[in-house]
Amino acid sequence: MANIKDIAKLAGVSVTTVSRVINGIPYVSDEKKEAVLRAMELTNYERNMNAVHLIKGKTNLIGVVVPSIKRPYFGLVIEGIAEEALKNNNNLVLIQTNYEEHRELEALKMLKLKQLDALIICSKISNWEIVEEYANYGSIIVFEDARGRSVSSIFVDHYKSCMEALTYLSGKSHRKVGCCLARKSGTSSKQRELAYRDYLHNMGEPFDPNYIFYDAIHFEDGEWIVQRLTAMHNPPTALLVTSDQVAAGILACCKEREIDVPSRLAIVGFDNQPIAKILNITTFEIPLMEIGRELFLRSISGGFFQKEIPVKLIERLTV
Amino acid sequence: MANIKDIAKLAGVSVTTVSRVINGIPYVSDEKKEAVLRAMELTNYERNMNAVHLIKGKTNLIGVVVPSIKRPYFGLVIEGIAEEALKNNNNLVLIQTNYEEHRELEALKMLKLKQLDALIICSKISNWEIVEEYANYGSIIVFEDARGRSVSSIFVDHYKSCMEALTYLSGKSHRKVGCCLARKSGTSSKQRELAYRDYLHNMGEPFDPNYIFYDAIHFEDGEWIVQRLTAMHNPPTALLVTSDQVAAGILACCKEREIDVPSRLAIVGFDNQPIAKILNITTFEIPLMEIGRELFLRSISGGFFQKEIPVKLIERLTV
DNA sequence: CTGTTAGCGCGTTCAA
DNA sequence: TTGAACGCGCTAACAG
Repeated sequence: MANIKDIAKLAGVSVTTVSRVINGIPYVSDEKKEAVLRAMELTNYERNMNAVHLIKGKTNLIGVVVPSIKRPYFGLVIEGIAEEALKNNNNLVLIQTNYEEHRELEALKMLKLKQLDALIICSKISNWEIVEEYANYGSIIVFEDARGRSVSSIFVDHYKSCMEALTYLSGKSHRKVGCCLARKSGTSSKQRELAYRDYLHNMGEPFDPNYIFYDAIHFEDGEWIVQRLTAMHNPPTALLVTSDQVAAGILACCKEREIDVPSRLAIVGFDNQPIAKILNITTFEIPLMEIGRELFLRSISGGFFQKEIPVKLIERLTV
Repeated sequence: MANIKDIAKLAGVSVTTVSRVINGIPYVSDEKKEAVLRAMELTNYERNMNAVHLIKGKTNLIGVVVPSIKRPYFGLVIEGIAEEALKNNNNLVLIQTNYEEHRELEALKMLKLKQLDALIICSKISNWEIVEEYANYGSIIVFEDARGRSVSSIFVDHYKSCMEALTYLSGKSHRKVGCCLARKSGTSSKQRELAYRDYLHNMGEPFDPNYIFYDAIHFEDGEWIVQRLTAMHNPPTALLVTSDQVAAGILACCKEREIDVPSRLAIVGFDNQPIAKILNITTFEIPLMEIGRELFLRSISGGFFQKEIPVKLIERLTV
């Protein structure tokens, strides 16, 4: 593969001149420009971007840390990020963590190693202190409530939205409300569980550990949830489900078992994913793609930034 | 940020020695090693990977070209790729094409520009000739039938599997069979449509353009399909659906409208995705994650390789 | 307008 | 065991 020097020689000019025409810098005579262009054509020349990255100190690569690509929730966020990345001539390097901390650490390190210009963390695992430290080496933005920390973030207040959902359900005179959460240790889940408990407390209702379903993440988790539900002597009349995917799975299983929704079981989902629309699931909209877009934009612009995204109730037929 | 020179000075050794300890090359006295390690610790040193990439001529970055990350079909393939990439110390650069050719071209170019060590194309758009040309600049592997071309590929024979599905349906005495396909111009869809037409021809059945549904890609596409189905005076009694997502969407809509499956409408899906299991959809298994794993492995090992992946009928309750 | 020169940060002969 | 020196391919002063 020809390099810039070869082109220079072939065109009878200096490497600087070649560099100039490559980068579209003016002040090059038309003849020399022509000559360079011809030489490039002839040798099928392409720049070695690694050299450019080295000298420029940046790669136009943005790291995206997600637990799993399979989940439509993150898929939508990534979609938004990708859209904006394309417009801005950036590429994404995908880092799947499967919720293993060391993988997130590796991503952080890539930022420090200058392989990445910025890092978007869609679901943080490691401690805030660590993230804060690495933020010194490059731009980091987190899709998670980072209020009180020196890390940029775009987030939804899961405590607040959960409380809103619960209040909505109680407005529909549900007293026995269950709750499906994702991984127990997640920040969002913790916020949500706190809201759930506080709500129960406020209402003077007892907390029943059987009413809470952890690790409800995928569509197929609907199955064991409904199974557990039917095995209960005193099941909840409504379920707050923190993912439309799971809500859809639950709904599908209820149909299968002829458990009427909402009369016997009301369901409220989260995210307003396409599946929620088609299945007419009442849900709270989280504009995932838009969030993705903004995550990207803020990640490259750098600077400290925090913003809460409000959620919006979408009333449909499952409550 | 400290560089290798700084470390050398600080530790009172040469850069070569520093490089040796960084890369674990033997023949370094313990004292010097200690000194270097201490200096590295002190300055919080990390290599600049861009320099390493430049000198080594590789980046440990593999490009993954997919139309859309949202689709669980590709999500599963990527999942497999990511799993193996992690084991092999490679990272993935995600390139979403949205079926726009110029984006695929850009990915191809990145390979040539040495930003990428290899390219995995999950759904090709551009001409084979172009891909074949770029294969000179780096390792390329395609998840698509490339028999007769000089490009590596792992693929399923969609003609064959489609024919198998159709035969299965006719074995269940279905004569009026419809067919849901993805984008009309895709290679897979073309193969499938060909199988569909050939089958009809073999059976002496007429071809009814209304029996074929294009652009059936997502769960939510089930809706308009069922709508169109119910509007027909002479609807098919069975549907061959080339994606479990769509099959699930159709099934959900049928439940909603109380169209009994399989008595009034039989459905056979493709992929054996988790959703098919939970909804008890009869389908043809395509081991997407395994395919992803092998795609990755072959992409980095280089060399010409082609392999057909067989599909397997999973009988459940929708036929 | 154009070319010379000095790096970017690192790996790697080669000679000591 | 060690280090000097060269080069990966490119950009960016600086001088003309």
